[in-house]
Amino acid sequence: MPTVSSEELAAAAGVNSAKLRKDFSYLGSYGTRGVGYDVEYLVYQISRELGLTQDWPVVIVGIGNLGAALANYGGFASRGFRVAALIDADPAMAGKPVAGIPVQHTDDLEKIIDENGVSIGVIATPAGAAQPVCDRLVAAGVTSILNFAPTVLSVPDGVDVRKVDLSIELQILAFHEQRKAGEEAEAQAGAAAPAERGDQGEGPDGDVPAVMPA
Amino acid sequence: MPTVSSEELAAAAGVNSAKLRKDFSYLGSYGTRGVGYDVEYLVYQISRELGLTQDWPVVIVGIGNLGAALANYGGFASRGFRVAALIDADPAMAGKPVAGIPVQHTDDLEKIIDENGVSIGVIATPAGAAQPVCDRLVAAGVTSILNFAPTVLSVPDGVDVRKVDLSIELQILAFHEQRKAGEEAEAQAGAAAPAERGDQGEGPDGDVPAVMPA
DNA sequence: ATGTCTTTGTGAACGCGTGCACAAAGATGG
DNA sequence: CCATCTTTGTGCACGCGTTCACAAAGACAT
Repeated sequence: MPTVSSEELAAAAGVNSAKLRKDFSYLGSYGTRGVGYDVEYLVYQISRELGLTQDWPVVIVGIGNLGAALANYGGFASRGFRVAALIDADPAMAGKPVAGIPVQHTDDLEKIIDENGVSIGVIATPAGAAQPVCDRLVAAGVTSILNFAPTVLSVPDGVDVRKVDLSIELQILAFHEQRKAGEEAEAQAGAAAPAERGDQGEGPDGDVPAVMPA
Repeated sequence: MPTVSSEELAAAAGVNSAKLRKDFSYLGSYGTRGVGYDVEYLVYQISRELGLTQDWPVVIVGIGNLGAALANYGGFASRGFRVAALIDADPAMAGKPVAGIPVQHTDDLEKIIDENGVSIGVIATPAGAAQPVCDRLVAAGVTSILNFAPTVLSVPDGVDVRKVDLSIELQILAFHEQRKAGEEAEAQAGAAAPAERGDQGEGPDGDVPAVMPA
């Protein structure tokens, strides 16, 4: 029986082994003292808790470049997601297959949601179309929405929305990039740095504002 | 002079006003007591600190559906990012314009990076091509990489990598979706829930494991 | 000028999550 | 069957970030 210790896993993941054990203990006591965790069983338990063992039918609305990229994305199937349907407002797209799945017209949205028992919807439409599409999804029974459109969606209570802004990650990189450049300049110029900001010493991330994601 | 108080902003953002003031104080003392913050000046200061006032030339490598979607994404320009070049390994793509920018061949990668002073690269290639592309970007002087390919990239110290996994957000939604369903079932069935897990009471997010992003 | 009123900026307290450290549990060997 | 060794599971303490609460600062009216 192949096993792993919390120590090995912690080293591999770069975290503290005690924290890892505490997190695992949430799943129950699946480890064996003096031995470690049964790999296969552990993987199964984590998968189950995360919902990876379930089948999640999803619909993607808005089959532009991004919608097509999502439809083709291989990572979905392995994580329990099944693209139940692709939906687009353009009649010219209807019937055309993308990633092996025929695109259907927005008119049939409600029917598609209902027939496939879809509870998760992905919006990859232009900004203007997002809210109306969202409303129709919710009305049809969708309770979780992944929004790629650059708009804040308003939904009734009980519906989860997650907004993905592709430029936020770039912004985080640029922020760190700027700090790299800034530190070099300060190291060189010394007195050139304005005192106004009140730097309170260094540390790897000491002066990163709290509003900035790590 | 249009102003906002920390209280108004906090209410709009759904956070504590004291925290907001403390975060702002990182930028210096730009507020006026009894009045609030000068909107225009505040926006400028935040933009500057976040690096939004700088011009960040970026290259996108791998012009498939996702690369094209990124190239067309409107949110970049408004945040200080300028797509300096699109690069693809397919010779048939070379010269073809995507989002008004002609695609260039991978052979010229180093020259493009150098001539445009690019320090941020976006990888939207298939998994297999990601690491080699990454190596070449780094060798050419790129110090920040945004990786959309489903691979963990290894880079030398001093280079930042951020990995975007489009299915992670879906997984988070599915996790919450599962919990919704689970709670309903428990509420109905009562004793049907296994005691093994040791639920320690309720609370909106009380039993969400720490490993799960909020 | 002086007083009142609003809102900032921040010291101090609180609470929560992380990490330490150890007892309990089980394997393994003699 | 007992001793020893390894690794888990967790109580406890520490540290950090959030929040409270208030003094200081400035606007504005009289």
